[in-house]
Amino acid sequence: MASEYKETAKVFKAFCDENRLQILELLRSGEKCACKLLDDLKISQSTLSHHMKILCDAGIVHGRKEGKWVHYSINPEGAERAVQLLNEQITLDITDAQDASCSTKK
Amino acid sequence: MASEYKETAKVFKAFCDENRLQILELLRSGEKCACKLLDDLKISQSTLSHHMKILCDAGIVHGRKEGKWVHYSINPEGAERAVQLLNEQITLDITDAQDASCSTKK
DNA sequence: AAAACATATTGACAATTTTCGATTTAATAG
DNA sequence: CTATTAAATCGAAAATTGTCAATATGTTTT
Repeated sequence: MASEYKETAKVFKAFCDENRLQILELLRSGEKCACKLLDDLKISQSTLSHHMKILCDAGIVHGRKEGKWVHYSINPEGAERAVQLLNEQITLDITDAQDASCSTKK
Repeated sequence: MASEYKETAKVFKAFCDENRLQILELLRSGEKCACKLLDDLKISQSTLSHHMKILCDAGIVHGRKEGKWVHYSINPEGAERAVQLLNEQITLDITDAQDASCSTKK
C-alpha cells in the first residue's frame, strides 16, 4: 500500500511542470512530432526528451516511432486512468468508521 | 495563458507527494484534527503543517479552526475543480486545426 | 560507407521541494 | 497573569527535479 503512493504520485507529476502542461496543450490538437514540439517550446532538445519520458512513463502520452522521428500523442487509456486515480484520491469513503476526535482531548 | 500553467501545476502538486497522498487517504474517512493526522504519519509537526498548507492552497483541503485545534477535511469544490482541470489537460480539442506534419520534411 | 539528421542518454549544475529543529503565535487552562 | 498546548513560521540541510551542452544511438540520404 505504501508503494501505491509512489506510483500515484508518478502519474500526477506529469501535470506539475509548466513545460509539460504546454506540451499536453500542443498534443490536444492531435499527434505531434518531437521536432514540431521543439519548435513551439523554449527548451533544449535534451530537456524536451526528458519531459517526454516523464509523460510516457506516467502513461499519459504515447510515442510512435517512425523512422528517425517520434510522433507523440495523448494516450486515452492513460488519461482515463489518471482521472480515475484522481477520483480515488478525493472521494469520501463512507464505509470507514468516522473518528473525528482529537488525539488530545478538549 | 502562460501563468495558467503555474496555477494548474499548483493543483496537481497536491497529489505528487507520498505524505500528502497518505493525508488525503486519512481525510477520506472524514474530518481530522492536525494532531490526529500527526499521530498516523511519520513526519514532524512542522512538516505536516507545510503539507497542509500546500493542500489548502491548492484548494483540495479545507481547515476549520476551533480553539487551538485545526480540523482538516477534503474540500468537495476544490476536488471537483481538480477533476475538471485534469479533464481539460487531456481532452482532445477537435476544433483546432490538425497539423501533424514534421517541421522537418521527410 | 560516410554524412546528415532526429532523438535519447549522460554528467554537471541550478532551482525547487521536502524535511527537521527551533522559535513564534495564538488559544486555553491553572 | 503565567504555564501549557496546538499549529504556523523561520532558517538551514538534504533530496529531488529541471536544465543544458556534449555525446551516443539509430535511421536515412548521398
